[in-house]
Amino acid sequence: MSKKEKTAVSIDDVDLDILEDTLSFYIRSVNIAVSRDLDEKLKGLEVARGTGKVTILLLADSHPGIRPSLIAQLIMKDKSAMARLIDQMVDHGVIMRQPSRHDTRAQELYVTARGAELARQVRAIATAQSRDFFKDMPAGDKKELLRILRAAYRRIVGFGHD
Amino acid sequence: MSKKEKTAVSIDDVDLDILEDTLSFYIRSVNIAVSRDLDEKLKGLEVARGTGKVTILLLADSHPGIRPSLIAQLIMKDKSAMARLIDQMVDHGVIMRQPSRHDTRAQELYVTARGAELARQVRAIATAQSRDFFKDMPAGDKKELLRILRAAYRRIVGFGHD
DNA sequence: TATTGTTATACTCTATAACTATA
DNA sequence: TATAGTTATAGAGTATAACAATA
Repeated sequence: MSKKEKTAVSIDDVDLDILEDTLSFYIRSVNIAVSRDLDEKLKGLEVARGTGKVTILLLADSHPGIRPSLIAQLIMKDKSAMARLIDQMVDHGVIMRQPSRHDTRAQELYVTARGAELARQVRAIATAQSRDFFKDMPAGDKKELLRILRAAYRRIVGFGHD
Repeated sequence: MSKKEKTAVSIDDVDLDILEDTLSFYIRSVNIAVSRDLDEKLKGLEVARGTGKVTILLLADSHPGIRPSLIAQLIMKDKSAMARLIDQMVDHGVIMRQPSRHDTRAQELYVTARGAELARQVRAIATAQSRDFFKDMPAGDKKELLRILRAAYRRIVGFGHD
């Protein structure tokens, strides 16, 4: 039975038109679901809501003194978005800014004691969330997906160029 | 050379901590880039900005009379988000609402003449955007990625379950 | 002149809840 | 009582531009 040009009443009567073969559509759709689920799991913590805070926290923890401009590249935010994210996290008492001695324009980021503790919690939550969210995906597919998306991400942010 | 616990100054000195192996992180990151790029390509058109309008338009065009509640499932929005999206598109003159005769609670969506024209443009733009954005990805990976994400999407929205 | 970071604005999305009307 | 859709609100993200200070 053709599904086109028919008034769809059930989800199985629908075809997605060209979106059926459009990678961008699936990335965007899966992102909505995975981000919503992650926010749910992070609810109540200082890094919940929006993209970027988890990365800032973990990188400030594992790379003490890292610069906002470097993290901005990795999370694809501009300076203004970055400044607001850091403001929030400083207000929440999880990271600290310190002017760099080498370049007084620049800052260095450090976690607070609370930030270090939060980083531990967040590592566990983020790891579990990703595992659980994709638990119905065959293991081989999961591995492939990780490999392919990691490579795409690295190309996008200009990682490990030459 | 170890990359950990070192003040990173260049993007190549950074490792992403647990995010390195976290599928959710890559989905979210690639999504930011792909969505920004798509918005850029749709700039000036009535469906630019945010997720969902493209899908609403194409489905209203290819499934005349489709219900908002069905599209809401496919784009994972709740009723209130759906109502606002449709409002915008009605204001822009690209779709129309009509009460259903079978169930007066429900509506049917149709494209206007402008909407049908826009749907043609958007099909071309969305297809090209996805192709161009992922042009540096090996063809085999692209195919795998599409297959894997399509399956994930279908599981998430509860498509084609017996 | 380019870079690091801040601030301000206008627009939009998100989640939530309260509401109407019909099945 | 459940479903279809609307409206309102508070909090947050996005894009843009103008700004200050330093390299």
